[in-house]
Amino acid sequence: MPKSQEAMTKTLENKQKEEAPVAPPRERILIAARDLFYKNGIRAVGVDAIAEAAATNKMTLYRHFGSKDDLIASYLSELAAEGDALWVRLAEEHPGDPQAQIEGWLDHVEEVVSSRADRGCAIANAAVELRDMDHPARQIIDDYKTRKRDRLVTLFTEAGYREPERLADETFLLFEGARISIQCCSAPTGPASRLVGMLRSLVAEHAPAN
Amino acid sequence: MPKSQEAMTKTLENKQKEEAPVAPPRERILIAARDLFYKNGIRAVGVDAIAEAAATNKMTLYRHFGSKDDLIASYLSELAAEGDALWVRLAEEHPGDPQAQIEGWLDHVEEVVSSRADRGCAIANAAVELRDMDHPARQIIDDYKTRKRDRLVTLFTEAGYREPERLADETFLLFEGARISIQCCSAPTGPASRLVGMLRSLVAEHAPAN
DNA sequence: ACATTGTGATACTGACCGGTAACACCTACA
DNA sequence: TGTAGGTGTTACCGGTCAGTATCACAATGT
Repeated sequence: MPKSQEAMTKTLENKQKEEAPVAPPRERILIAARDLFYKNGIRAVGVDAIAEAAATNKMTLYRHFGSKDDLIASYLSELAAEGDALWVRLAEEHPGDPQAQIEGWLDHVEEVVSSRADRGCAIANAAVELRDMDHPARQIIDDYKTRKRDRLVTLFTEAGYREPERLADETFLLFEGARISIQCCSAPTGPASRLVGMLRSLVAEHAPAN
Repeated sequence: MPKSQEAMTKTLENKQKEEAPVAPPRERILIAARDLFYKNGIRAVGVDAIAEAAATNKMTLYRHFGSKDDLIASYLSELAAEGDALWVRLAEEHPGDPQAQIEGWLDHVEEVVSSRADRGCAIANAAVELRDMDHPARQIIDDYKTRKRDRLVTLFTEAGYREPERLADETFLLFEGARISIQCCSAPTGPASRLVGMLRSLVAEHAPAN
């Protein structure tokens, strides 16, 4: 079908040049992978489905990512980078004010946990799906979670909280537990629904005496 | 090879009748599925591998379990039943003594969390792997986790603890968080390593004044 | 002796999936 | 004009996987 194909190409060109510029294939693939991996699971999604959702094809996918495992690693790297960016943002918004950063983080937790149809933490889910310890993504997962826990320790320490390590671990585990429980327990009324309240009072109990 | 086959059959017969009786195929299949599903993940294990590990074949597997999904459901039902049995055991060992049952449960948590090479909660992992909400196993998972949380609430209430619901949720989430974090964070020194200490002091803080 | 039942073994189907080859195209840049 | 690089398209390969068909065999009970 040379005619209709030509017409469609023209349309896409116009869109790209005049209206909404189409993102380059690599970016589109990552966006599609993100959506499908998170919603359906990493192992359940084939590369064909990702390529199709990205409005491209398998060849282009393999030109940008050497293998599906590479794509998975890139997908998780992107998620980790965005997770890290939150902490940078908090530090920039409240420089030298760890207490405000803590409150900002709690607000963020509230947002994350109250968003409906949540399938939990994509990175933790990936750890469950990728049991092979020498998978290229394992390092990314481990490093990210360790970094996150260390950031909580640092923050609580800087803010002068009592027992900062224990508080950080407790906070960390409660959050992780909530995100996994959303996938197992009746989400609206389950134990995860009380997470934010628990975190706030827990943090308050360890607040520095001033 | 009729001769060697006959010899092997004879040997198996002797074993079954005299030495160690061989479990029936259905039982062997469930044992094998348990091991492989837990170690390698549900989606990563094929029915052939399970049949081979069970010293049988695919046909026998499909005679006992109509499909792989049925086998998964049976696998999870068995795990859930064993989890429930713990609570029955605790109630029988300490009848009318919820405080002792709580301590028994904490001991059990300590055992579970300190066992090395832990791949977390098989049931929670299954929830991550089986994203399809109308999978026959979803109901089993949801019911089990909800039951477990409710049992904690009941126990803390009966034992006269303060804020039993909040305490139960916090306990529940900490445990769930620990079991997922073991798969993501450096296991020996990660936040999960402090779980039992956190649980014991948390429970102590809510203990009834007597 | 006979039928039934459960099991083992092999082979097969049909679908899917990760990955590759080959070719056409279009754009940009010289 | 021509050339090079990124992209789209189609077709294919090899492997794996869930599930089935078929036959042979052994134990049981009548």
